[in-house]
Amino acid sequence: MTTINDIAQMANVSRTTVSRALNNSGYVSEDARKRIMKIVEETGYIPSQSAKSLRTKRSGVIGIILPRLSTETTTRVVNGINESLAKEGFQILLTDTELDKQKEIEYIRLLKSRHVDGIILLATNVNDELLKTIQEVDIPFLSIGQELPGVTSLVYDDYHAAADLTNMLIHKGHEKIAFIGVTNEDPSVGGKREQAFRDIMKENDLPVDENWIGEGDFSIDSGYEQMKKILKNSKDNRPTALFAVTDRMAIGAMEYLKEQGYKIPEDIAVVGIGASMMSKYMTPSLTTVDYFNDEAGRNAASLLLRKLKNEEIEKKFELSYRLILRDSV
Amino acid sequence: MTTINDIAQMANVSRTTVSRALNNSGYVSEDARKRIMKIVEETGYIPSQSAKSLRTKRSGVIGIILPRLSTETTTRVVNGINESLAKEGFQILLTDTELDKQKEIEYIRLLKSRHVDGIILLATNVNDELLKTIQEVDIPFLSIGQELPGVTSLVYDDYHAAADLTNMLIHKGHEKIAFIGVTNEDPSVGGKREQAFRDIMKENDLPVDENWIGEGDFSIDSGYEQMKKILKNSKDNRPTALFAVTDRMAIGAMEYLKEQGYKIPEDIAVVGIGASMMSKYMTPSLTTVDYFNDEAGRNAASLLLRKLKNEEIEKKFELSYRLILRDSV
DNA sequence: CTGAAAGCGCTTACAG
DNA sequence: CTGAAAGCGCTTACAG
Repeated sequence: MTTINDIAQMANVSRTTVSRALNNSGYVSEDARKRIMKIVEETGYIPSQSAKSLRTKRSGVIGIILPRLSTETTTRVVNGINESLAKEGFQILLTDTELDKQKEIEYIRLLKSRHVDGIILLATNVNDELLKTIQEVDIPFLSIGQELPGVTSLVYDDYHAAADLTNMLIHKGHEKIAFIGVTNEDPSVGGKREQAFRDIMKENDLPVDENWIGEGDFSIDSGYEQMKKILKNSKDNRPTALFAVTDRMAIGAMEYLKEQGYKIPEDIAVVGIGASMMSKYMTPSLTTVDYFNDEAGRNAASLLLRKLKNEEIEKKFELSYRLILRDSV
Repeated sequence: MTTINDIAQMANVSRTTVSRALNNSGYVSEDARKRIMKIVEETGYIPSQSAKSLRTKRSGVIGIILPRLSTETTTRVVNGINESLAKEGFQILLTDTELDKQKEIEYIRLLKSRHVDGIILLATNVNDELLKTIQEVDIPFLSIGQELPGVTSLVYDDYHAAADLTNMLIHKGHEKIAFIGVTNEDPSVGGKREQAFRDIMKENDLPVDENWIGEGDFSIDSGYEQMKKILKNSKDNRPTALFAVTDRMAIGAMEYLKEQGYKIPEDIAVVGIGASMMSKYMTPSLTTVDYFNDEAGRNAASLLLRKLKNEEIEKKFELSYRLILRDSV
């Protein structure tokens, strides 16, 4: 492999000078610079990042830890992150926890060993070991979608998004609203969205029948199963609307409702959250909330880059959202 | 930062011994090993990968170059790759060309500078500069979805998949079939799928009206626009079926057809390729071809890992596919 | 079973 | 404007 020493020798200069020419740091005579560049060109020399980052302690790589690559939300966030990062010459090192909490922690440490300049975590839960590990590794860190105490966090406004959806259903005249959530270990999706739903129902003096509350696991299938369970449990007193905390679960629920011959929205209205592609093209199109994940990703990346430059930034950023009213209500 | 020297000092051994203990290489007395491990544990020591890979020339990172992160096909492939790779302790370094051919080449060189152990390319085109760069960098390389001369390639069976779809439409009685393809610069999606369509039409003595041929750009919108154009061009002699080479373009086309009040499949049957989530949940559900992208990704990764171990492997692998018949035909 | 030494390919004060 | 030298944190023959 060609190294900086080879180039130096061929150009009749020291490797110091080659380094300076390559990095535009310090003085290099026009003459030397030209000779060096010509040889770099000819040989196709590519400097070793390992050597560079061993020396400079910077790698130009940002680590990402995500719960599942295969959901649209995640993809859009990663896409946004990558857009911002690529512009500044950074690359992404990707790790996927497959929803395993322990792996979140492992990967933080692994990313440190790989000398990433910063880490962006798409967290699905908050626990002490996680927080402790983040402190320990002492790397510029950013959490997206979940508020982590002491960590710069970019969060969606889950509470108000869910509150708006609930209010909207109530204003449309619904009083019997079913709900499909996820585990409370996920404070954002599991906690806040359910809390908002319950708060708004209470504010409007509407009862929440626990038989109409389901807990899924983000998957389409679980939406299907929970809808089935809810209808089974409710006998003749059926809900007239369903609030599923993710589009995928809403879609699963709609699948079941259609199979059973229910009309959407006439018999049961359905809403989700996420603004997935599918929500737009299915029939009936799904009412949902757009979290602008791409933009969230872009913001996350540029915030992290600002941290790398030691700029002072706030600890918490709340993102905006937009209700998309469609045919399912 | 704690380094191997700190550990060595604290454990009263040389760093040679620490290295051996950490990597399970060579002899280390039980006593020394225990002392070392205890201190590693206590300090939370994490070895520097940059130093390691500078020394060993291996990084445990595989570079991926993809055309667009935001499509389902790509995501599924990456997901499959990651599954296989993570099991073996490798991580992914991600680069996204945003369909820019020049960036494909830049990223190959960039990944080399980052000392990746191998590269997987999801190519969208084949050109000489690309092939030349691949030769130059001399890194274990694998192409997926596109056959690159001289490069280990994992390809979908585009020709037969497209042929099967066309035959199926013909057997259903369709004689006037419209087609939405993409640029020929993409030999697999643009070239082979169209070639198969034309070959099968010819075999069956069916005319291909050039007014019924559209060229999109993979996007949903372009499917919509091309369908519009095709119908506009065909006046009263309308096609009775549409073959779009991707699900997304098929979905765009269906959008337009629905808007114009055409019934699918009664007025026009529609087929796509890709087996996207959406194809399953939209109404009518879309007939398509499943390329098993996850599995393709898994295969790609394990083939590459075998190459890293210097195993001899063939140059070309053809993947299987499956026709999914749904309500759109 | 253990350690001293060399070296991987860079950058960066320092001196000139 | 240029170069010699030190050093980043590891691994690996080599010698004992």
